[in-house]
Formats: sequence, C-alpha cells, structure tokens
Amino acid sequence: MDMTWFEEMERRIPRGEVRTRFAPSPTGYMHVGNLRTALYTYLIARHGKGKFILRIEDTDQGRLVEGAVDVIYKTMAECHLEHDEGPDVGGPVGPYVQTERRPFYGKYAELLVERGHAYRCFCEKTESEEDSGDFDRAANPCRFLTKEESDARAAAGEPYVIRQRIPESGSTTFHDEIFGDITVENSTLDDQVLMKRDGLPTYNFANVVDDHLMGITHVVRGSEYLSSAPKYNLLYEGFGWDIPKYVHCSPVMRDQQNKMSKRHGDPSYEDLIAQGYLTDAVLNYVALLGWSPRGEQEIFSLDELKEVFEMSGISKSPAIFDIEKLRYFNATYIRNMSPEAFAKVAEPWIRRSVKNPAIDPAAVAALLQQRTEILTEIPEKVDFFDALPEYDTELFTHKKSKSDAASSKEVLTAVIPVFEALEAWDDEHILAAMVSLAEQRGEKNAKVMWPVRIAAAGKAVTPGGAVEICRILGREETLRRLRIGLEKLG
RNA sequence: GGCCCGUUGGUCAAGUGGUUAAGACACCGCCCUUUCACGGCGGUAACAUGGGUUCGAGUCCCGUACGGGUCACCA
Repeated sequence: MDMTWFEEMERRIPRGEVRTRFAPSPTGYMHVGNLRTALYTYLIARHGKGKFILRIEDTDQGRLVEGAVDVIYKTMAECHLEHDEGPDVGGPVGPYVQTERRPFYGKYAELLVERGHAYRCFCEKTESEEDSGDFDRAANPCRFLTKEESDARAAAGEPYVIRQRIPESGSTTFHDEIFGDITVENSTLDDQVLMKRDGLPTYNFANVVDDHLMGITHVVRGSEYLSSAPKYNLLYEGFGWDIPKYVHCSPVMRDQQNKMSKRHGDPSYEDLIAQGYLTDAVLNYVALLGWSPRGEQEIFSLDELKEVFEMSGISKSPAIFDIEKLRYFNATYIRNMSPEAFAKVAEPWIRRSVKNPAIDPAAVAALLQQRTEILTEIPEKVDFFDALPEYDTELFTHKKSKSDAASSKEVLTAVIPVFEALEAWDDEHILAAMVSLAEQRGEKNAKVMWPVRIAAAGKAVTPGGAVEICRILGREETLRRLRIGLEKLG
C-alpha cells in the first residue's frame, strides 16, 4: 500500500476552521426541505466565520437529469447562498463532483480491509425480498475468510463487494448536536456494503470519505440518516479520523404524516417563485420552519440570520409547512420594499393584464404595494385599468355610504361637469372636487366617492380609491367611464 | 416486526423544577377609513396519556398510545 498517497491526502485537508457542505443530488429542482438544509448548512458556516462547500453527489447514474447541476447553481445564487468551494469555483480539496472522485473510494476501502474493519464479500447479490431483511453476519462465511484466502480469490478475479466489519458485541454511542447522545447495540447493525460490485462506493461510504477529505466539521443532513450514524462513527474510528459534529434535521412535512414531496404535488422552491413568492420571504420563512431564534423577532434578512443563527435553536420534531404563514411573510416583504423595487418586480405582473400603454405601471404598483400578498394576484386586481369590465348596477348600492342607484345617478351627473372643468388632473384637484361636491350636497365624502369609484373601475374591490383610480385612468377615460355608468343607471 | 427518534393551541413555536404557559400565522370582534386592504387594540384556543420522583413537574424517570425514521450492492 502506498502510504505516502494517503499522507498527501491528509495534508491537503484544511483544519482549524468551521467547514460545512451542502451535497445535493442533481434532480432538477430544489425541494423546500433541501433548501432549508442548504440554508442551515450555510448559516452554520457563516455564523462560525468558516467555509461553505458545494459538493455534487451524482453517483446515481440512473437518476441523472440533464441540466440539473445548473439548476443547483442558479438556485443557490438566487438565494445568495454563495459557496466558497465547489465544482465551479474550485478549492483545495477537489474535485467537488463525486463521479470525479471515484478513484479515491476504492483505495480507502482497501485500507479499511487492511486494518480489519472491512472485508471482501464474494457472496452472490442477495435478493432483498427473499432475504426477509435479516442479514446474519455470523452466518456470512466471507466475514471469516483468512487474509490469504481473500487475497487469492480477489487476485483470481472473483467479483466481490467490500463490507464493513461491525463488532460482534458491545454498543456504539454517537453525539448529535440536536438529538444529544444516542446509543445502539452493535448487534442491531449490519455489515453494510461500502464498495459495490461495480466498483462504485455506496452513498454512506462516499460520504464519510468525502466529508473527511474535505475537512467537514459539521455534517448537516436529514434525520433519515440518524440511524446510520453509528455505522459512520465506526467507520471514522476504523480510519482513526476525527468524528465531525452531526446536525440531523427533522423533515419538513406537508401534513402530520407525510413529508413534502414533489411527487405529491407539493411546491418546490422554483414552484413557489412561479407562484409569486419572493426569494427572501421564502428563505426567511423556511429558516423558521424547525428553528427558532432567541427573541421574538421573526423577520430576518440573510445577513441577520448569519448573525443570530444557533444550532441549539433547531427543533427535534418535524414541522408542517404552512403556506398561509409564508403568504404573510411574503406580504410583509412586499410592504417593506422600496416603492421603486416593488414597481420593478410588479411591472411584469401588471403588464399581464394591463396592455394599454397609457397606463403607468409604476403608478399602479404604488396602489398595489400595500395590498398584495403574492405577485400572482396582481393581474386580476388591476385588469379594470385595461378595460372597463361588464358590471351590474347593483354595485352602486352600498350600505355604509348610504349609496343607491338614485343617489349615484345624481352624483355622477354632478361630478362629470366638475371634472371636465378641473384645471389640473392630479390627486389634489380630483379630491378637492369631490369633497366640495359632497359639501354642497351636505353629504359625507363617501357618498360621492363610492359611485365615482364604481363607475371608474366597474368592480367592488379595487386597489386604491376613487381619486387614485381616476388619476391613473386619465381625465378622458375617466369621463368616458362615468358617462357609461350614468347610462347604465338609466 | 426489531432498533432509533419525536409528541406544548388548527399551524410555526418559547419554555431546561416554582410563569397568570410567551410570541407569530390563521380565525373572531372593535377602531381607523372613499371600497378592499394596511395599521391599531382586544379575544377564542395548548402541555397526548397513565404511573412515579419531588414541598412543587410542560420541564426528571418508567409504561401506554399516536406519529415519524431505519433495517438496499438507492441516495
């Protein structure tokens, strides 16, 4: 065995800093649960002033999806989860794509065989169905082969897998940052396969090797790996490597019993964006799903999260994804944007229903900002700016302002000449005109405002009031619509 | 089924032996108001369950129930 090669690999490992990694499989989209794991992993690194690494786990050739790696880069960049090392930016412990690291795994597996913590198994592939699930290692003859026999059969070209040799008795304890100490009897553990017959490593083995060689200090992953952690520990011990801190996160659920899953129609990150949610709001909400800060603040920028994120705040139990609360976060983020920034994101949505170039999208956006929760509801809210919808004169009846068809007819008749004569068409003049008309008539403002808004918009609920709507429509269009209203009222 | 983990209002959750058991979303009511919203104020609502330990238990221990995970030459 070429020990200098192993020594060289050890020398490359950065030490003395926090290093975490996000290691997705390229599936073509980002699950909400994955995004949260990525976020926590990133935050642990940043909070500890350490490095965040991106590693691509593409050993499952069967599931390979075209362009999927680009989706990962794009999503990470969009979410501002920038990595310090990775396939695209390089780094001291590359390569960062698992298929490119293939030669490493076999060498380490052989090293483990050498040390007696693993052995070659020449048995036929077991069919898991007929195998009733119980792998009886005491009954596996390969476990007891002498070194000579094993070497000879391997040299003769007989195919084999490499299995981990679990101690026959005793127990293994590991520590998780979230779940604490967990102890299991070694008798309940399997001699799991490390290297497959095809020469590729299993996920579990590749992980241990890569995490070590990349100097990962905090292994963040889903709680489904909790039960294989003891086997990981035994592997680290077999190699004589330091055991990283484990951070197992419980899943994000759709309901009490099911994980969120694309298959069941649950939205992925990109689905949420397409549904009109803002990246920052999604990140903020997801951060709070299964983690809680010390104080009562809930709205956090990514920079603030880097500051306050503590692993100790991660909870053990699964969290159910609540789209209603995400909606609330989204609305809050929209309201907190600068008017300019909001106008920019809203404009394409406004233009979906408002094609008329005479309508200023920025002006419409200003009305929308305080009453939009998700972007997708914009087109329907503002479609009346484009064309006056068909509407029923019933709308002119309104209890609170004491409006009805008769009073509305009077108001519209009176307001049209006043609008025609206005010296300027801005909020100030339009408002003053209606207020003074109400005064003349000895009525509340609402009784004038109501019919004007209804006639101008043709719908009961609108963003903005009569004044803003008239201003944006322009004098000519407003008057045209008010006359139509008058006609409808007979 | 074996092993492991979890269980505070509908949801996210604070809470680490002594609290009137926080806060947020949702829901309801009131106020503000030119509609709907925004905003402000207030309200309904929880420690799965049975035993211990203790002067005292959501907090510690044991059992039960329910839920999840895992037992692949998948990741």
